[in-house]
Amino acid sequence: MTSEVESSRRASIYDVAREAGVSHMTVSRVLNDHPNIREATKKRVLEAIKVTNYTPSSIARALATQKAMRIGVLVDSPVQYGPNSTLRALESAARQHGYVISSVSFSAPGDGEEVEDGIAELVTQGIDAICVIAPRLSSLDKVRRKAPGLPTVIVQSEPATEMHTVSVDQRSGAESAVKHLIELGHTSILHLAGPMDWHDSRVRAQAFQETLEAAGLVSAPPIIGDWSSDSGYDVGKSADLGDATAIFASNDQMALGLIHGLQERGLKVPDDMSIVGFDDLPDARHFLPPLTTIRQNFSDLGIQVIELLVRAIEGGVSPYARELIEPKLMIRLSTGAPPKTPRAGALAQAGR
Amino acid sequence: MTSEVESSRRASIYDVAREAGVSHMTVSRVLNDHPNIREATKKRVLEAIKVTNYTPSSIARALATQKAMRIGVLVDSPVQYGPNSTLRALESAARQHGYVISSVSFSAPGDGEEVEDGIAELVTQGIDAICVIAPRLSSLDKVRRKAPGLPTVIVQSEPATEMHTVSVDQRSGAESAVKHLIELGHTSILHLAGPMDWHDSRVRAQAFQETLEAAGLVSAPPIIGDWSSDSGYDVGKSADLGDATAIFASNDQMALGLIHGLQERGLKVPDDMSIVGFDDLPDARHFLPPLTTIRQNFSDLGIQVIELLVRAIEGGVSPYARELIEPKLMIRLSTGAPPKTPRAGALAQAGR
DNA sequence: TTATAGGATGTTAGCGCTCACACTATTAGG
DNA sequence: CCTAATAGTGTGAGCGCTAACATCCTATAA
Repeated sequence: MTSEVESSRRASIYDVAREAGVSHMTVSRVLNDHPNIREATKKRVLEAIKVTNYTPSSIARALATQKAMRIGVLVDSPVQYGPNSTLRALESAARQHGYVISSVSFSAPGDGEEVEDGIAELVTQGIDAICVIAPRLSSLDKVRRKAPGLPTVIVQSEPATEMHTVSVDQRSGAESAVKHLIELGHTSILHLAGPMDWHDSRVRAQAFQETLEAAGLVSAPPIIGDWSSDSGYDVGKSADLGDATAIFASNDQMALGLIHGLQERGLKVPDDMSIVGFDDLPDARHFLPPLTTIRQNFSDLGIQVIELLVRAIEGGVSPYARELIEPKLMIRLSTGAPPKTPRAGALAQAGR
Repeated sequence: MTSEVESSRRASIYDVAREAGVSHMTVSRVLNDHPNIREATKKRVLEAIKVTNYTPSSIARALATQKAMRIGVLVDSPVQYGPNSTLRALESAARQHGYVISSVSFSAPGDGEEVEDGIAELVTQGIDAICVIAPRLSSLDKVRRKAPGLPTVIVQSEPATEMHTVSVDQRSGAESAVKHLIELGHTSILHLAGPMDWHDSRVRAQAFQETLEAAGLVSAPPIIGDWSSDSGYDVGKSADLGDATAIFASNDQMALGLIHGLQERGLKVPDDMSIVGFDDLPDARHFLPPLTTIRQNFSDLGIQVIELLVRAIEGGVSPYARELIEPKLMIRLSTGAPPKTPRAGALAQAGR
């Protein structure tokens, strides 16, 4: 057995072939588990692989097969808990199927070209499918226009589209949040929404309104935040809250800031004001008070996306699928019955 | 000008060449900004690129040049704020230099092979350099053994190593946290540490001890948590806290849980107990009370890592570098002067 | 004008792999 | 014992690109 060559170069399939005394093709067959390889030959090749410290080059393989075994993910705001969790889930689900992922992210509000550029970059890298986690409304059309004939799925509860869609059921989540508040006896409920160019934000806001109306309650227009706890804080501290006794915040972070701001104003949660969030951050259960919120199962989401994509890549074109994942209400201490006596001073004094 | 071919295949450099009426090599030269291309020709090629909707294949380019323009990142626990932020920072810094990143992550406690497997997978993908964000002690040796002759940097405040190292100065961070408590007048300070197989955790714990001793105070052995807010909660609720009036938690999440647990025990922060965290999560300023903590600049860290790596890839072997980034103390409301009257009952009654 | 430098382009090979096919051993069937 | 099938292996080409060299232009100088 020739000894390991002390070369800085990575061993190629030919090096292994020489070492094993076979042709490169035999090595390739062993690598790909082809049938019709004599057991003894296989063993010799495996040995040679070990000796040469060989690792197959997926680059060369991708070029030869025209399949990169790579899924491109375009993701907006990956620092946020939701997108980040989805990304992790995608990565691990993809690996199960032998795929790797490449992600391109942009957090900037958007100079308008990020989506196009991102997709172009992914295509350049060489991918077999695209997943877009672009929760902004504006992104969607761009994806549609730019989609380069690759299987594509959008992570978004888009009503109707000519693309695959996977998402957590935002409507149902928001609905159960609001229903929970109604059942506790609240009749004046406010909504702190995310930016209105985010799809999830719109759906939650709409579900909020409809659920309220279905219960015969009036719904004030939502207050608009920007997902950050800072924006929640501002609202909690100084927004005009009318006679509201409960607020449904569109994510946990804003809920956190809200509670903080409310406290500065002299309002206790849940005694004076009930708060429910959305996301169930891992830390939400240790907020003060622990936050009632809606848990989204991102791991399931990732699995569904990858399965859809892999099927589309390998199987061919299925009809456009639309998967919905059911979220779950986590009841904790930030919600309770409305206060008996309507507070008069607290809100007025806070003023503008 | 030939019209755009309605083929499902991606256009290759030859398609562009035919369209422009030049050889493929001329196209390649335009693509790579070679000098000595006539302006008119260049324009024609650019036109053809647009017409054919051509995107270069970095796979083919990688094969031809033997440079993948890809940096592999091996990352432990990417759901945690720190690692995730670092990852984002790396991605964006890499893009500045024309590189993309591939990350392989593992969150499992570790069956022992994740590091080896992860590196092997990255090598297979084809990478020019490796960055390891593996904060566990045990990982390090494995990286060392497995490192396949590629430029490698470890994100970790490792005392001495034969690899490049970039990190936030954990020691200095912990030191300023403890000093802050001492200056406030605390004399009995506890430390809630992270798992002891995490390097950062060890360094912070050690700095805690040394700073205390340097001030002539006694240091109790640290209480060990697992980074989660849950573990902080348990400690806050039922650990034996002696006569401590302040706790330095090794991350913000544990600090959050700690405050929650403390409250259940009937202890107020900062009146009865001062708390300082580590990380400065974006939400930490809205904890109740807003958390005094140590801010780490992950973006700087990412930039430094990539610059080191790119230099190593392109420049050759520089001596092993060791970059340190200075963290910053953020003073908020979770710390204050120690209570005047020593509390007797509160801690005893909490018991186990 | 003609040689000549160098600017502008084309040609060929090869990166590491797989595919399609060709070929050689083996075995089974008549 | 020979043919035919099949198991096992090898050969050549080509995936899309770039490096290196070859060739062709064009301007300038002698």
